[in-house]
Amino acid sequence: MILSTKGRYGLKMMYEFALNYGKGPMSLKEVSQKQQLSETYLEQIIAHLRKAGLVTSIRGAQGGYELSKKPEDITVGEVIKILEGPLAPSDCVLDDEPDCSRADYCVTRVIWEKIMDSINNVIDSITLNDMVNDYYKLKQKKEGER
Amino acid sequence: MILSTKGRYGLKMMYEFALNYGKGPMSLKEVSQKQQLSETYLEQIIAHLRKAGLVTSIRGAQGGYELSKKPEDITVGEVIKILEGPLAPSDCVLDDEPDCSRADYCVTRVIWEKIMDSINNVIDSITLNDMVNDYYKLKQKKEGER
DNA sequence: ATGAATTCCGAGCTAATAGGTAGGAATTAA
DNA sequence: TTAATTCCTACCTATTAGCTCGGAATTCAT
Repeated sequence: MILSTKGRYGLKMMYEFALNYGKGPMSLKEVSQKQQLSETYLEQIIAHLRKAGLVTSIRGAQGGYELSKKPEDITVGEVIKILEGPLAPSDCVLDDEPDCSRADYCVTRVIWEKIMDSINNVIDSITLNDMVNDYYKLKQKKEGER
Repeated sequence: MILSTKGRYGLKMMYEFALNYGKGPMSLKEVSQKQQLSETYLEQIIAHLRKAGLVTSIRGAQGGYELSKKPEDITVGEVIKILEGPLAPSDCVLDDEPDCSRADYCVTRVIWEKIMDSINNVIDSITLNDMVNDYYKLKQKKEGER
């Protein structure tokens, strides 16, 4: 029960774009250097985010990517769900699932639903802008310690 | 980001033992029939729960398993963590992880921690007895509808 | 116009994991 | 003694994770 690198790297990448928001496009080369991640792998990942409309690409030299909305209008949940699919602990709690109606009235299902709700509650309430603010707070604190 | 069958089947099995609590040992054959799961696979799963001390085995004919504690003293979290390991969305938030101290002060880590806490909060607060009670409630409701 | 920097696309590759099965030894109630 | 059960170890197969690679298309800077 771990998030795959797709979701984790994808979020780190989106965070970089959020830090860079309003300063023009940022290339994957830059992101890969800052976050120490494989550039070609990031290519795969961002394709999904682009198709979902979260980032806009600028092709050619000096090109790159930028957020297509303001950082405060993009939640961590959006990003993760695009890359990982819905974060359900069991398939049976997904909308498209027909029915798992078993003789025991499936009491475990109730639990999967609670877990899913609590996860969604967390990730849907955090925006990319919150992450940026966290970063500045952390930075300030570290500098204060010196 | 889905729980494996080990955790899901394991919990269903423990739920059956909880339903049967105080009525002597229950065999895996019975569990596999009630829950429609492979008996040999359940064998694999219960070995972990036995070694962790959650169930006691009675060998030989008419043998089986029973909970070694009262259903209200076993949480869903205990069961799942034994079978799945800690439910962290990323390795970097585990205790035994050395450090992932990166130059950006890792703001994603904060998020993984929040997710983990919210999941633990749910599963550690539900006991096997709660599941049994849920079942009886559901059953009563269904019967009332007839 | 040319070259360098980029995105875009599809295929392929390897190691690990999930989700089991199979065979047989040990134990015990009837 | 036999049937039912737990226990143990090994094995198997399909899928997925986590990438890499090659090259086409696009665009900026010179």
